[in-house]
Amino acid sequence: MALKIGEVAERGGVNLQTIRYYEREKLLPEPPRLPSGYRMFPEQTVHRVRFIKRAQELGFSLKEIRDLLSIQIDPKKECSDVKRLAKAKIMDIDEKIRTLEAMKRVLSGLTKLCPGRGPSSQCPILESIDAQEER
Amino acid sequence: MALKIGEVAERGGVNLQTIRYYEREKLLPEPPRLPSGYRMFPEQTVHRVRFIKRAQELGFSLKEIRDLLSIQIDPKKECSDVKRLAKAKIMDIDEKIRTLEAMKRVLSGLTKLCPGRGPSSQCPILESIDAQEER
DNA sequence: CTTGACTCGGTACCTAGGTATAGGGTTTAA
DNA sequence: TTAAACCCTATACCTAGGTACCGAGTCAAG
Repeated sequence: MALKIGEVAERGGVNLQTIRYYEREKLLPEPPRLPSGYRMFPEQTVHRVRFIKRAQELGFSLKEIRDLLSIQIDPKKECSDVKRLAKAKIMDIDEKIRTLEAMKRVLSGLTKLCPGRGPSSQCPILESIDAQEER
Repeated sequence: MALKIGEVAERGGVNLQTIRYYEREKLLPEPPRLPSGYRMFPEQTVHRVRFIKRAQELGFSLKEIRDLLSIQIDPKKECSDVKRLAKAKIMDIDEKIRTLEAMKRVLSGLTKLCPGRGPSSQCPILESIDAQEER
């Protein structure tokens, strides 16, 4: 029933060190130990590890994932808590997209100005980055 | 004419330590020194520092900025080299935007499913993150 | 000539999310 | 019973882009 750390790592799809790291970071509870000191994890831990990985793919930091997990575990917590975190994350993502789009607009404008030939000393892209300070 | 490090930092809008860091990282050339060891920078350095900051705002890493600077300085380099880097950066940005939009779609879908009330143990957001592993 | 502001090099520290290595002890299967 | 495979802790290292602190030397104004 109980799994050793190597098996948890393999079935969770992460490095063995990552399991210990997650334990230190309070993302996994401290497991019981054999007299030898070996950690013996419940099978559920594999589940937990994959939850963490999925949430990372959705853009949550480990700190935020700790919050999600505490909501999941605490029966007093409400669905609304989860929804609030998810909505905040969507706003974060929107903000990042807006920033990237602004960067792209500037760069696209510059590449259109650049003839793509001639000496770099007259390249409008470099000139423009240089010239910002004159504004 | 020549500036001490503190003045370069102030006029460049960065921390004094950052100037030394940029020098170590080959983003600024090693300046001449007074007999005492004090760095004496040409005024142009302030220009350079602001160029670096502007390029960072456009999403270039320090490594990429080193490339931009070497193009700018080397008279053999062509405008086309700059344009190529700028276009590659636009593609990087597009890729990041696509990733963020995919994350957003998933999260938006989940928040629509979530009623926003009831126990978190039945929250479809958490269930969905959990359930990914069954696929 | 002294005092305060500046600079020097070297080193340590920071966030975030891990990975690697060293030097030991344990388990398991042949 | 021994050798491979596993596990333990502690510590160091990695990327990226800096920031902070230390003790000592220097420069400029009054």
